[in-house]
Amino acid sequence: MNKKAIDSVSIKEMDSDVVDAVTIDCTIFGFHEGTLEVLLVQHAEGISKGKWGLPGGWIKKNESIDNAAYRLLRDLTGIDNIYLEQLRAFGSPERFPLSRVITIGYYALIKKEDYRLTPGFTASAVKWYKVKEVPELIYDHAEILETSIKRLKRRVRQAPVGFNLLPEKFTLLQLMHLYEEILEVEMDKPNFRRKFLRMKLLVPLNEKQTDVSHRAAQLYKFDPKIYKSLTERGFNFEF
Amino acid sequence: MNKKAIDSVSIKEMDSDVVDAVTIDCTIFGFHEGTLEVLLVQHAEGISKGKWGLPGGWIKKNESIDNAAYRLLRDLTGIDNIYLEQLRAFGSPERFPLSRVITIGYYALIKKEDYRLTPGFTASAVKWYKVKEVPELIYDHAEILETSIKRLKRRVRQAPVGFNLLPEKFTLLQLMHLYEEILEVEMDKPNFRRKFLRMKLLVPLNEKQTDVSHRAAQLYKFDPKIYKSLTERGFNFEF
DNA sequence: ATTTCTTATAGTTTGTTTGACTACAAGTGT
DNA sequence: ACACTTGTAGTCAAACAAACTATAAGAAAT
Repeated sequence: MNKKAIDSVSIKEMDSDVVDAVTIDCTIFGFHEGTLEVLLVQHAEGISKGKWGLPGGWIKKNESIDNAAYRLLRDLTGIDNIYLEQLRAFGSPERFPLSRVITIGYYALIKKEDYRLTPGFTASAVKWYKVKEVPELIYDHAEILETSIKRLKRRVRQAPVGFNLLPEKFTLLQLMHLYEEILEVEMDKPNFRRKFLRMKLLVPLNEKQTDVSHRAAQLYKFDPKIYKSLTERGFNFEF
Repeated sequence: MNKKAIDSVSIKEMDSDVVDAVTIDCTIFGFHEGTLEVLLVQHAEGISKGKWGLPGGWIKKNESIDNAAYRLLRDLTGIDNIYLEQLRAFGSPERFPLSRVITIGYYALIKKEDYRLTPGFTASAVKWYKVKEVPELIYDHAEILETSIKRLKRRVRQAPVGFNLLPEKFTLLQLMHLYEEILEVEMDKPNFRRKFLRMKLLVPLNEKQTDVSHRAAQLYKFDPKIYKSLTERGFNFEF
């Protein structure tokens, strides 16, 4: 084991509150009016001033990387209890221009209507962008975003994580549109309905849509127990 | 952005050859006589002297983390051109007793018979263990191994990565046993054969098994082109 | 050299799932 | 009352899966 390296770690940590060389960057997905969106921040200071990027920050000495991600999200959006999953580490030597910094990518799914966003201290602006209309991003954030999208596409077919993007009550068609948008495919209504209902994940409510100018659709919520067991055992959705 | 942190990164890197606080640990899988095995090293020095762990090491300043993983594997096993994939970062604050070290987990698949192993400079011994018989591991390596196994189980159903564990030429039954071992299930020979052949991934060779005391089975290799396209598009094997 | 054993490979059967449709129901708005 | 829109149910042929049976090809035993 490399003694020199270990020693320099110890020294470094004595005069710093953060683990220097490792950051977190997080892709936050939302779903609004049939389109998938991501949350970007405009940096207020530093070499990337004015540019857009994924929200992120440094990992503190005494927190796990997962907790660091939760903390960063809480500071940014004001809420806990978010669906959050680590993507992987990104570590090209050139990815950050000033020095060698490895970043750990995360992606989160949130029910958009639940939260009001407040720009954090390090960001001058926070804004939702449609996934297909994101501007140029700093560093390697385009790659991280790309990886997040791929992961979401994969994940959504293995576990019903899509629910984390929808409001509590939703119609089958909304759910189908979510899948269509994420997977970039077109689906057949009757078939989707049949398949999804068969797996008993949805609980029909005693409610219907309101304020629509056509026949109101049944509202559903998902059954947390079945959701949990399906998520754990790694289900397989084919659409 | 945290100025203090960036400054301390720059300073640190001037007097050190490695990115201090980040290591790599790699689960190397092999397949031998129907059982899945992992390669462990016994540490020769340091606080974990004598104990078994996953092979790993520090990331150098000018290499990407993927390249660091390839380098470590090359040093240990003497070969490039290995199937290697990042798992994720592990970063509990207590995972490493001396200081805060984040590690990035990888897992690799190798064709066992292709390589002779040589213990590297930091390890006193290198040994294959059956996955079900691994001894107690240092730090959080048990968790990393656990994650690797889960990932392998998942991955093997989405892409034909299993081939990386088999010799060039193999029989359908060997292939089936590989799946049975990894997924911990029993399968039906005729059904497995039919399913696998249907996807046109296997090329029958003009050869049969030799040295077996029963009817010799057809040998196959896999078609690299179809393998590639299947791996990229994320196929879905259900067995 | 015939039988027996083991494993390879081919086929059958039954029930389920899919994909592409059609048809009808329930509301709105004119 | 009518058209229009979206929701929901049902049909049908083709593909597929799971469980099985049957046969083929050798090697070893008698």
